[in-house]
Amino acid sequence: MKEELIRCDCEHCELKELFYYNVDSQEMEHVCHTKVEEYYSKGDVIIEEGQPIDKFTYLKSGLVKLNKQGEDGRGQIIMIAKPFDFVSLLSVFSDTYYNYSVTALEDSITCNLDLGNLKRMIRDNGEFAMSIMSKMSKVSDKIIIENLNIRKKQVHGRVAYLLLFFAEQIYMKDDFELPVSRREIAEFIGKTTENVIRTLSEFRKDGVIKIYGKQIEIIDKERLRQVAEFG
Amino acid sequence: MKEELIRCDCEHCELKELFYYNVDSQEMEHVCHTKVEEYYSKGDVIIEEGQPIDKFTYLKSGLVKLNKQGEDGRGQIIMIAKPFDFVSLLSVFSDTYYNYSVTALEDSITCNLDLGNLKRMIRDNGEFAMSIMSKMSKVSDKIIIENLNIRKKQVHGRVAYLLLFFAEQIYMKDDFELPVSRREIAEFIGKTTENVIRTLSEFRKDGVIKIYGKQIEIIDKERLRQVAEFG
DNA sequence: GTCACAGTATGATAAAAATCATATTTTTAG
DNA sequence: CTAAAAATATGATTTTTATCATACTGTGAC
Repeated sequence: MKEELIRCDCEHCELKELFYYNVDSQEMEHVCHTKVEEYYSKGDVIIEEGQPIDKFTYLKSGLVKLNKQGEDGRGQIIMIAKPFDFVSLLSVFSDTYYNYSVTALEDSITCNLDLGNLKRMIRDNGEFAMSIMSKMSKVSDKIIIENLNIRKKQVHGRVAYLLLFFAEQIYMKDDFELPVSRREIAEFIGKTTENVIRTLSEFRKDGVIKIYGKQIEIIDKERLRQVAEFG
Repeated sequence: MKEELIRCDCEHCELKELFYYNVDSQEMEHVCHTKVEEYYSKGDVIIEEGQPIDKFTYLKSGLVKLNKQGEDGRGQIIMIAKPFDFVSLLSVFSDTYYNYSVTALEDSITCNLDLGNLKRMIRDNGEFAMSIMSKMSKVSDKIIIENLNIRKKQVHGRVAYLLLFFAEQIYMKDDFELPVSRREIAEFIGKTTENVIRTLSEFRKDGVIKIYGKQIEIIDKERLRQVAEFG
């Protein structure tokens, strides 16, 4: 376990690549020796809204949601992030406190770098800065554009969109277990829980999907795509 | 005119400050000599969606909207930006083409830097990179958070919010001329034009505001604030 | 086991918003 | 200046969504 912690041997670490092309080996070595991996179970809070930002967090494996809790108990989900998406990018370089939380939707492992050190590296290395910046820009752009797209649709379209998202972007198959509750779907698409449940039931009645609790099977993908596009 | 172009004498240029603290005077001189100011009239398209990104644009004066045109003729407004907000931050460092347009809502002046040169400066100067990055992060964060906030409200709340935005953030007075059409308000808050018009009429009937065409006078600000908060 | 509780589900109803229609005013193009 | 187009305005109607009520199921705490 300890051994694993002091090396950078994760196979598909985008972060490692980003470092590799821009940072000298001594620096790299240092990062790999000081990085801390953390293990979370489904449901665990990884980052809590309002807490001070003191590290740079990268999702190594699992699935997380970025969410914001309203005073009235109603939460909002900003995005669902899979590995190879940086998760702590939004406020990291501009704020002192997180203005949203990160919660594990599945068992997850994060890789944490010391933020002070990372900032120093950015200051010392413009090439590296440029790479990080580009990545940051992509992530926030994606959130903004996705948000605009979803805003145009109504419930049916939004739910269909999310089902396709899980099938095509997360699990890469048409048969999967929903990592979120109906309520969380509602919080993500900005509609009520009842309407999400109703919509799923309608999809089932229309033969577009099959439902066994959290297990979803997409039957008529073309149809679902149409609803996601125009509904 | 030409003289003005080759100096950096704009009084409140946030960009200049950002450079000043991070970049040597020779570099600064170069930027000031190569920057190009452009003048736009209300309604002019400053940046067009789909066009290649080849410069870094900063809003010197005026007011602009960031918008995306849908195929169905229905547009969406992402944000309304005032001077001292960078306008071309979103895709600049990650994309080759703009994925949204920028349009002048009032007569505006932009200050344009050569993007290649700016990127070189970032690569050469980590401290400067860090500053730009922080600014970027703030802007996209603001868009995302604002979007989440607005999503919770219904038409009344959203329109009230926007009226207060103009009064408190843009014109700093309770009596102002709307720089946008009812339709544009609708495109910003994600509701239909008719509903925006109806809502404004209701505010008028309730004595919350006075309307003379595009001229708006806020009568009962407290009430408006309440609607913006809870409506 | 069983009790409480959260999640899922469905119906009924109310509220909100979109759509359609139509009229008037304002702006724009030529 | 004038015709056409766009913006504003309002009413009627339909559709969509939220809210309220109620029931059932599965899960975890004890």
